[in-house]
Amino acid sequence: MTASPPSSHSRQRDLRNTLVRAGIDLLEEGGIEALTLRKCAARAGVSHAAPAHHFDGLAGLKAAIAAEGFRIFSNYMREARAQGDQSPRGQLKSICRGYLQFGVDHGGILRVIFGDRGLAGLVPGGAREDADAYQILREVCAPFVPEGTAARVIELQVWSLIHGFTMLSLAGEFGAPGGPLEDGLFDQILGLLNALGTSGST
Amino acid sequence: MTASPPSSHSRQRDLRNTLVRAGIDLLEEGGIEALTLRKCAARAGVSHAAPAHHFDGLAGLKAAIAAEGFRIFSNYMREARAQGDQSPRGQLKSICRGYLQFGVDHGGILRVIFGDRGLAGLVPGGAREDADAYQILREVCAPFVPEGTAARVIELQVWSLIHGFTMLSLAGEFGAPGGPLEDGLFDQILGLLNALGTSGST
DNA sequence: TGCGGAACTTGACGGTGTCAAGTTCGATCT
DNA sequence: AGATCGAACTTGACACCGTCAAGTTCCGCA
Repeated sequence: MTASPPSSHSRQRDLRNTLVRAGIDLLEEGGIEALTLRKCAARAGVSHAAPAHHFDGLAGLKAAIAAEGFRIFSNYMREARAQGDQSPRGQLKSICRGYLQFGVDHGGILRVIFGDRGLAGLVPGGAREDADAYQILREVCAPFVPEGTAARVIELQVWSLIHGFTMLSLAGEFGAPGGPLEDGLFDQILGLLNALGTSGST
Repeated sequence: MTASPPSSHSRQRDLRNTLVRAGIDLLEEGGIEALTLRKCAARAGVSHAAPAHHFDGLAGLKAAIAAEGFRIFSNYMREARAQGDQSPRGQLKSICRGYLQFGVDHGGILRVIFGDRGLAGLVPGGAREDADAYQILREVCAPFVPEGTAARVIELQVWSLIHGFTMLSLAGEFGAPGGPLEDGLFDQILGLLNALGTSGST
């Protein structure tokens, strides 16, 4: 896709990216149990052991997919935020809808991101790709943080609510995917956020 | 639990229960990827193919573990509810703490319950073991349902919030397990529920 | 020109789920 | 009582998986 001619390390980076893309495709076609090092290698047209030179085993591939997935995730929230009502409350609900929409569109990636290893295993020692997504949440929550309250609490209230609803949606609690967004159920759930910042801790 | 002597099918039921218990032990010792049909069989002292006569493959074993896990889950919420403050708001927060505590104590089971197949795959065609847990949530939420509002909305607001926080906790977002319950962070998050039922939908 | 090293291949190993064919043994029927 | 029938369980095989060790190829650099 790039116009640059293959330089010394181009094939290395090409294969790494190809493997990550193949992994995401596998993930979205057949769920998380269809994500396999050997199948990624086969799709990339290389031998079954080639991925070992780019990732630290299957866990490493998942970490790479999580990092790439977080970029997509951030874009979902950023674009949702830009499109809707620009009031503080409008932006808040927009990123919530973006969160759920990402889960509906890319449930497999979301499961990898919040998988067994947790966020701690993401890009070990490197730049935390989740920082960008969390920064959006932080910005949008800022207007709702009362004086004397930790911003972290408000952010976690919002995050927990939308993460929980999204995960329950993925688990099939609400019929067909996309349903909660279309039938207004999700907007009703978000009504809980109307009182954001006005609640005590007991 | 029944007083009946071992009848013709006693060994069958024994092995099935033994396998489920072995699976739960594996799960809690080594996480979800340590849960294996062959290891369950080895722990039960039977051949590697024996579990196939009691479960429909690995997915069937997970469904059985999820069903058993839901009973433990319900007990957590029921006992938490019985122990604390008996006011409506006290009961509400108690079952929330029970929910999180179950996640802290039995994260592996929770991952199986809300795993790939979702709740839909639980006890296919049989009694839904999750109905009991949801019934507790429903009862405790009832006092907070305003007139003209669907009870389902209130229940899902509470469920989403505590499920999300629990899952984020399992993903390692908040340091050591048990931390959120001890340091009061969870109680601050639950402050969002103080406004339950008073919020519009827009 | 030769060398060093990274990228990749080949082949093997143990572990996994699953299937097909046996074996065993208790319950039931005549 | 003796034959029979079926469920429970074993044995063995297969394909697939992640991973490791050794070999090969090939590019960049001294």
